[in-house]
Amino acid sequence: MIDHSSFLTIEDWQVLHQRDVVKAANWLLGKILLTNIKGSITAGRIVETEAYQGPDDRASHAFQNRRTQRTETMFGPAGYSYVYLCYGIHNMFNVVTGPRDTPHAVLIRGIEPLVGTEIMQKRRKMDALEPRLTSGPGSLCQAMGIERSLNNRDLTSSESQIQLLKEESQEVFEIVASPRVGISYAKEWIKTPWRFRIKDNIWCSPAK
DNA sequence: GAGTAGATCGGCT
DNA sequence: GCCGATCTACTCG
Repeated sequence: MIDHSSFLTIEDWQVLHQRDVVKAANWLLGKILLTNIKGSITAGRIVETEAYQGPDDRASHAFQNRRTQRTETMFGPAGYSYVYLCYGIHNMFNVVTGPRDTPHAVLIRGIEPLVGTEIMQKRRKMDALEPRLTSGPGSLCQAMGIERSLNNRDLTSSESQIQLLKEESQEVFEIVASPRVGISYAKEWIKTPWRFRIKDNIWCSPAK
C-alpha cells in the first residue's frame, strides 16, 4: 500500500485560480485527494471530474450568479471545498476554482483508492475492493468520509482534514471528454462535453 | 444485464 | 411544496 507521506504539495495553483474551469477540471485529473478524519487517513487519485461554469451554466447552482448561503463558498477563493447534500442522501464534493467572485467549481466524480482502502470499505459496508467503492460522486464522499461539515475548507493547507496533493511521479495519461449527467433541466447544456476522465481507467463510471 | 422505484431532506420558489 | 450535479435494491427475464 502506498504511504501517504510520498505525496507532494502542489505548487502550481495558477490553473485553479485562472478563469477557465474546463482547464481546471482537466488539470485536477491525476491529482490526489486526501482526508484525515480523526486520524483515519484515506487518499485516492482523481480519475473523473465535471466542470460547472458559474454564472453562464444553467447546470450550476450559481447560474446567473445566484448567491445564497449554500452557493457562497463558490464565490470565495479557488482551492476551497464546496460540499453539498443531494437527493437528501448523498454528499457531493467540488473544488472551487476561478478568481474570487467567479463561482466556478469542479465536481469530483471518481477516484482510484490508494491509501486506507480498508477504512473506505468499512465506511461503504463493502467486502471487496471494486470500482463501486469510489466511483460516482456520492460513493466517493462516503468512502472518504466527506460530509457537509467539510464545506469551505482550504484544500491547499497541510493542516486541513481534506487536502489536494500530487504524486511524486506523475504518470502520463489520455483524457476523454463526454457530456455531463443528471442535468436534464439544463437544456442547452446537456450536450456540452464537460465531463472528463482518465482513458480506460476502471475506477471511472462508464462513459456515454 | 437493463430498467425503475424509493430513499430522504435542505434549499429555494 | 417541489425537486435534485445519486445510489441501491429489486424486478423481469
